[in-house]
Amino acid sequence: MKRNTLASLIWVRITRFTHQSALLSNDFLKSFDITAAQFDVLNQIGTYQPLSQSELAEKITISAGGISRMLSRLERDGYIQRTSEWKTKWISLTDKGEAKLESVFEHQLAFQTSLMEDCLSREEQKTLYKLMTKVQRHTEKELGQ
Amino acid sequence: MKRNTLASLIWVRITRFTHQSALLSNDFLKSFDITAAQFDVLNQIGTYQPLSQSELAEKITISAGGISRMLSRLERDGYIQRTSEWKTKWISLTDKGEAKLESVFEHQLAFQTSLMEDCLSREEQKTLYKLMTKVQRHTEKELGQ
DNA sequence: AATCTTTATTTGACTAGTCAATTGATCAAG
DNA sequence: CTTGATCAATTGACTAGTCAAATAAAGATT
Repeated sequence: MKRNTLASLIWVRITRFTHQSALLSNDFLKSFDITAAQFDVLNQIGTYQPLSQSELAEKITISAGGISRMLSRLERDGYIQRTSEWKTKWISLTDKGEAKLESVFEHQLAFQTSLMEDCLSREEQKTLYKLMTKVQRHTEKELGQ
Repeated sequence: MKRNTLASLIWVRITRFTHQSALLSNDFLKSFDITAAQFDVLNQIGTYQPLSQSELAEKITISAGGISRMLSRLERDGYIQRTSEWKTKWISLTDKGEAKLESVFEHQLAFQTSLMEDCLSREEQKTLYKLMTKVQRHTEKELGQ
């Protein structure tokens, strides 16, 4: 039996990279007392607030249940608030959340950037971006039908 | 403040792809009554058995605790066995595990392959593989030091 | 033989997520 | 009004993983 294809090898590389870079990222963010997943959510809220829970879930491709739990933790830690104004429940950052995002943002950006720049040229990065965009869009489309 | 870099955009694409393709994959594997993570582990064991728990953990870049829990579930479901021969604990597939791997393998391979081939040419796949290998190797190296 | 060190594995307390069933609230008729 | 339909959010029961502390099992040292 054929043990693998080019596609499956790509798959493994991408999966391992995601997992390993998450470990690295979490380790790095530890000093800011926040996790990579939490940062991702705070960042989205910061960019699009105010927004509803389902809009947020959609943006980060997470289930309704998943976002509910994540927001409970962030609310418990005082980073976000859920205000039930009129008929919709809006999510927004608290001052504490805003400050946290502000203080972490540039470091996280620099961290991600250096990890790529350490091993890929500008041209290679452009190519990788183009290819990953293609495949991610395709997967997203598949998922939606 | 600069909101992002090319590297951070790549990051988002890769992360979203991994998450979305895992959803797709799990959905597909549902009919085989197995998850993508379990398949990954069974596949590694099938390829390298017999091997110790820590060797396996190393191969899939998972923590010792993580592999312990995963193997407990796989053992509970009858897919693997842990035999304490002489002084080392060896992991291997049971007949049921072997059969499961055998029956799922080609489908999963075809699934992964088609998702890539649907949107990338052969040349693009080669390029993507080369670039992802570079960045994954780099991340792995970072992680190890 | 008895203790000490090392290395492998497990376990407790979490985060992060899934799916499916339930609960809640708003609106559109009957 | 009340009775459903609809859509949002929560919750229960899981999987999958982390880190750190606790155990286990050998092997080496005194």
